[in-house]
Amino acid sequence: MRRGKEETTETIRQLVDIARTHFTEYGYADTALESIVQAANLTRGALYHHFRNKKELFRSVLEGVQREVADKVEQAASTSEDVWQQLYLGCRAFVMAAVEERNKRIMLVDGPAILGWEEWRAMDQRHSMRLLRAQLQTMQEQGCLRQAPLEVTTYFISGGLNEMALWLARESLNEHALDEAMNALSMFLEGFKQSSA
Amino acid sequence: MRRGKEETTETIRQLVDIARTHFTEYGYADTALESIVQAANLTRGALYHHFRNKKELFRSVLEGVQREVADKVEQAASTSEDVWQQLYLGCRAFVMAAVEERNKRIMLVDGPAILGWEEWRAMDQRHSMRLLRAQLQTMQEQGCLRQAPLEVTTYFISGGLNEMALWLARESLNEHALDEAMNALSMFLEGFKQSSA
DNA sequence: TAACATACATACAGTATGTATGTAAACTGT
DNA sequence: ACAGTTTACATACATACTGTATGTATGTTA
Repeated sequence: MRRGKEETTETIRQLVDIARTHFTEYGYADTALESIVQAANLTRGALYHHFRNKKELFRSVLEGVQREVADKVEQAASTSEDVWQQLYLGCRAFVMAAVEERNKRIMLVDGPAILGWEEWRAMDQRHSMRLLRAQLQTMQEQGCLRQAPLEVTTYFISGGLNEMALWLARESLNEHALDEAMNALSMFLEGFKQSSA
Repeated sequence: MRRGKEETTETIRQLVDIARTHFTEYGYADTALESIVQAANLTRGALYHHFRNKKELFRSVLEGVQREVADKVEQAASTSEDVWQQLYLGCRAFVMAAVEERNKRIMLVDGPAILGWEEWRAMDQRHSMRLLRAQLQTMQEQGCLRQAPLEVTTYFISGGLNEMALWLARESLNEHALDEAMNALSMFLEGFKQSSA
């Protein structure tokens, strides 16, 4: 019955993976743990051996999602030397990742409600938001960003991007929407520029 | 047993009212309908007579919250003649209302997760967001707002304000935070100004 | 006042989470 | 290498909550 050490981590990976697809498709509340373990040819006993409860399983899933998204953001930003380009490219990458079906709901809709906003934000801090904050700080230190309080600014932009992504996800029928959104995005960021540089 | 017509609407009002406090305190998921009806000296039978299910009860609660918040926004904005002041005052009123314990979680955290983002947004459209959008449109038509696509802009600002409110709610220990947030807010809005007016 | 609708209560069914316990396989030290 | 321990699961059960079906008394109306 018991699998080797590698097979064990594989079991966990599989559970998280399947959970992610179910949470994506049905949402957290309407996903029965039973349906997850069935898809993995296991029983709930196995799941409860590896995770304390449903919430912790969700936490694991969300961690994975956040890591993926943050990776994309970081990678996108790193393709430029210009701080403004970096900011724009990072935001753009974030929105494009957040729009994806397998990230959107878990990360932006269910996340805060299940974990509570504080914990959700704390996790976000460790991933994408950390990058945004760091970038804004750098820019502020270089004097090319309006001297707004760093904290609030980060939250405002982050929240704005989140909603923008959700809107875009719904609107994404028309190919035009992405351009429009990115267009607007660069305009917003312009607004943060320090005129007397 | 059956109460007169007035007493009936009073029953409903009471249920929604109590539900709101419970949803506020424990969140949607951790609120048992039983505890609500107990507080109202009723049984779940009564509740299910007036509401199709738990979700619909929540919908009713949220409607009330949204109405209240939108009222405050509208009222605050109407105290000025200047469109920029109107926008600022409206946003400020929204943030201050959203921060309140009895609005915050229901409106900003649980709302999207329970009803789904689309339905939540649709409801928001009928309340606060409608005002924001209308205001932005007016300003755009007057040529004092950057010519960004109206839709995305509205979503971006709205999302930004939401997160700002949630951040502020957590930070509200220090009296300084509100000033800081409002300070930042007016700076953001500055960013949307049309320079070549 | 008889017929009906409404406002509730009661009882029950279904389903989900979580917990306690059992068991076989893999690892551990000697 | 093998006895003991731990690990990875399965099974069985307790608990809790939503939702539904049904019963009943009271108000309303023809």
